[in-house]
Amino acid sequence: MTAPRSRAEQKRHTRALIVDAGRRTVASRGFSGLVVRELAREAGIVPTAFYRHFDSVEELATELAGAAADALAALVDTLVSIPTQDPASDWPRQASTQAAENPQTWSVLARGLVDTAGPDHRVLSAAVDTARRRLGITLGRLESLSGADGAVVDVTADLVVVVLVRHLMDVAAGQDARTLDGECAARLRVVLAGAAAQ
Amino acid sequence: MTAPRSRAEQKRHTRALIVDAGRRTVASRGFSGLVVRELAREAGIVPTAFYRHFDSVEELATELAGAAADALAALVDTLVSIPTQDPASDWPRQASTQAAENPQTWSVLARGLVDTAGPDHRVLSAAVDTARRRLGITLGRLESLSGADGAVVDVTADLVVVVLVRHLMDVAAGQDARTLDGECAARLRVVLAGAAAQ
DNA sequence: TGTACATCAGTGAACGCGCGTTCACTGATGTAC
DNA sequence: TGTACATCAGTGAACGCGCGTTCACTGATGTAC
Repeated sequence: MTAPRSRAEQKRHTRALIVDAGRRTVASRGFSGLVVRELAREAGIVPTAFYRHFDSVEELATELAGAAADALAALVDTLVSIPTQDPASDWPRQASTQAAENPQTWSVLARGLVDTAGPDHRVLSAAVDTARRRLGITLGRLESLSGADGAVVDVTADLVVVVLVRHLMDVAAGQDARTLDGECAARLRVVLAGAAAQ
Repeated sequence: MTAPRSRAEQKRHTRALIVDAGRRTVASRGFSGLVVRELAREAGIVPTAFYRHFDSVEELATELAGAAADALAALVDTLVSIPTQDPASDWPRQASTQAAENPQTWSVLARGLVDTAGPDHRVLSAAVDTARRRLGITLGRLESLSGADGAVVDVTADLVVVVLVRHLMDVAAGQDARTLDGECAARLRVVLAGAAAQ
């Protein structure tokens, strides 16, 4: 049944299983919930084999944080590359579509953002800063914000990122994506109308 | 030097030291960072004496979560009892004043909200729901929102709570309160202007 | 193609450590008379 | 006020457990000739 695999393929596969288990763990219990014996069990290996793939638990944590930062950057890539005059209508669905692909990633992001003492907090908050800046540029180019002050655009970008990150987490939590898209859109509409009115 | 204390007074004092240490711990490392030996050391007692005050670590966690929920309710009490037509100007300073009194409490709130698997998550998310509902009523009475749809007011209340909780955490993190009040006010202004414009 | 050797993902026993919690204790504080 | 007893916050030794990590190993896969 199972196709023969090269040693390298097999190793990559096992490693992916560990990373996957780690993502689920961080999503549900935070970075401090990462436990070698449990990760190993979920990946179908013996605990000590974990160390064939990572030097330590912390190295796995760093990889998970990095992946979450990358996922956010990829989402922003998508959002800014789609031309729109109405982000409130277009962005929520884009976000929930990407969130459905790898749900736990966004909980990892949220965990890392709140855990300010964690070693990976900086990576994630830097990722959010970058997202804010990039979305700010896109928002500043909207017709509706053409007359808006730069400071107002910054505040708007900040609110938009907060609303989007929360949307990603809600979708990751497994509720109906359509309903959540609507709620996210309603929040974005208030924020963008406020920006246009200032 | 130290005044003589009754046994009851002394016990209350020690208990308060434990709770205080617990708040600091949860604020910096989350609920899973609560460690009996460390709490005891900070309270100046031997680890086993912890159990003269709490049946278990989890009981302390529950008390901390309850206190955070109460603190949020008390803040909302303050906000809704001060008549204002311009919450964006008045609320941030009220919030930061209360945040300065017991800073770690708000980090406890944030930790408990994100830790969806924790046993105390429900208490805290219920507290936020209540805050949202109560602030929604107050917002609905503003002149600027007199023509607004009920759904829009709900969305606005939601955004206002998010902005306020974040403000509380930022102040708790120790940055300059005046600056943060300004940023919070700017965010609220965008949100409230958006609500009025819908 | 066949053989001899190298590699290395996964194994299993073991380590030292910090955890939450129990228990019998002590001695200062509180109470009854 | 003085004495005899009760209470109970804090003590110190000890428990069983799960943790991250090490180490020498095995045997299938990969490589050189």
